[in-house]
Amino acid sequence: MQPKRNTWQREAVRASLAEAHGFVSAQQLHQVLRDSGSTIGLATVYRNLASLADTGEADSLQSPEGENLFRSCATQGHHHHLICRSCGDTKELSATVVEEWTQRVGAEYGFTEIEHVVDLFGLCERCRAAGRE
Amino acid sequence: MQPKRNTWQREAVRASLAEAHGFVSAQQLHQVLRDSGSTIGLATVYRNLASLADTGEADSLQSPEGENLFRSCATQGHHHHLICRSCGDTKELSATVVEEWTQRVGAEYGFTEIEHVVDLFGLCERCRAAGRE
DNA sequence: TTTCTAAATGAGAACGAGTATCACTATAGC
DNA sequence: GCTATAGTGATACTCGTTCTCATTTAGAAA
Ligand SMILES: [Mn+2]
Ligand SMILES: [Mn+2]
Ligand SMILES: [Zn+2]
Ligand SMILES: [Zn+2]
Repeated sequence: MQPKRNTWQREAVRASLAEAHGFVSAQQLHQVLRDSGSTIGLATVYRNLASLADTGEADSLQSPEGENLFRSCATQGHHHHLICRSCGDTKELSATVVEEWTQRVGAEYGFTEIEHVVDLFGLCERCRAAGRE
Repeated sequence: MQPKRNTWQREAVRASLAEAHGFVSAQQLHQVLRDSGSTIGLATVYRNLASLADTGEADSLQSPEGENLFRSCATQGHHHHLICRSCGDTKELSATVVEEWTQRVGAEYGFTEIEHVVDLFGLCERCRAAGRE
């Protein structure tokens, strides 16, 4: 694939994603950018988030409601998440036991090219203390 | 909740779901029913699938594409799935190690009410042999 | 620096899964 | 059988996401 051009829009998405605390949707990010005076288009936010996810610069996952969420992750490579469903605060997890279990189950049933998405949603200590849900 | 009325539509959804091999979407099921001569409405299929999932008669999950899929499962209670992304063939899994890992991670980070959705998508032996993907 | 061209952009149309509406139907209790 | 009301279905609608296409612009070449 030919290298991506450096547009201020792409850089704005990158920066805004890095500033976000947890996972954010394309629409949320677009709103944040527009509120801060940017004229960036929604389609461009979608395109750049997808592109950043492709290259591994961003992680993406589906919320339980089916929305695509993105995050600029500290950890490189394959990992999982524990996400507060109230405030969005996110912990990055490695899960050797889950990786092994996946391999074992696949082998047992003769399945190959197994894709596993394991993200945990819960309520963080702070949100529980504050009575949020 | 008051008991559900027994309509032929509800029974048709139940039966069609039981006949389906793997996980199916509401739209797929509606098409199958219409193709076999039924006049059932799409909204009714959605309603009954949601209702069957509520009572635990059916399992539901999100496909990687974000579509809601349903299946009439043999196993009662909480379990997981290994699904062929080509033919939809599904194995039901119990995953003690994953349950324990979830609990452990939650406790470690002080998260509560942790919800975990662990379904594996892969390519079954038969589909691999047939060169499908 | 100027020129050139394909990649990128953005406004808005289109798409698709799912939900809401509401007049009508039919189940189940009497 | 009568009746109250849960259920149905055609259709309008919502909303996240993708497509279209005219316009802009990054970046390489001259
Ligand atoms: Mn993993
Ligand atoms: Mn489990
Ligand atoms: Zn929280
Ligand atoms: Zn298969």
